Amino acid sequence: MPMRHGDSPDADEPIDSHSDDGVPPQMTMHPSVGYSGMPMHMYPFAGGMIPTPQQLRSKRRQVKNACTNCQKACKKCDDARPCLRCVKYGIAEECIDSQRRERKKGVKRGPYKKRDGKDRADNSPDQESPPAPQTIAIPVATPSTSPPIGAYMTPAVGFPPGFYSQYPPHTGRPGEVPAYFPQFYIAQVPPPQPTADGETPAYPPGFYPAFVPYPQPYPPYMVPHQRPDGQMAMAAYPMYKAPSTGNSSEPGSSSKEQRATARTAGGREEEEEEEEEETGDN
DNA sequence: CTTCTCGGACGTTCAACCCT
DNA sequence: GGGTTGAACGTCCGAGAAGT
Repeated sequence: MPMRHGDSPDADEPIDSHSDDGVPPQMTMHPSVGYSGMPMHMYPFAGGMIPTPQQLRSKRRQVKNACTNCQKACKKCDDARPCLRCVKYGIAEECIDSQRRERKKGVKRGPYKKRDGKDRADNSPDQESPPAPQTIAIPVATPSTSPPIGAYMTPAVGFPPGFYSQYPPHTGRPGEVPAYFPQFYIAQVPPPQPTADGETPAYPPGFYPAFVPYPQPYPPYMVPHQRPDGQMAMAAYPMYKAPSTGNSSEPGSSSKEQRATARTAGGREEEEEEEEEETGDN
């Protein structure tokens, strides 16, 4: 069935997803950290790692199961329930996993193309295989205190100006190469330094005080954010407004959100019924 | 200018097929 | 039995249309 394109609310900015069923989080940005405007799977590249145009387009990552709203809108979902998008539109209560239909069985397949298995062994795999993510082999032992470098970790070769500036540069000791880990999980943020007048603690330039390592007891789209004045504010995802506590308005009470809710509330049920019918005859 | 719609590219899954 | 292949199915990017 070609997926019906739907009537869900929209207007999205890119959002991250921590999908992946136990797969170590790849180099995706946590939404609690400022979004750079790049797709979730793209990062600035460290110096010396300027990618070829081909490498620039890294793999798109998908959630395993989009919610029904995102699915109908053909928009990016995430693994959280409610997902960011539903939260944003105030339809969190309608954020449910879509049902995957069962795959057809007994589909006959033509003869396989000859897999030149042995021939392929002759070809230098470097030429055949797609360019691997550029990973620089570092001839320096990883410090024993560091987490093991997994396949998803790419050692960096120095930071170009403006990139990764919120993370401590390597110490510069002779022979030391900064190990690079998924930045949002293991970046070490130095403690705030008291200023000269001893008052407001100041973070080093570029450091963001809201860093919270996983796991954290907040929905993935919020992190506690300590403001310079010492108060805790919710560093919310840009479009998401935390429900105002004072007013009676619930999340999703904005006119736009209400519109969205109303729109999705109607029409969708009948669509779902249709879908169920379709799945039924498999 | 913002928001919505949706075509289609791209990613994921998994049964059929192939190889050892 | 285990690895490989490739089609089915799913996600969601991004351009253009529609709305405000």
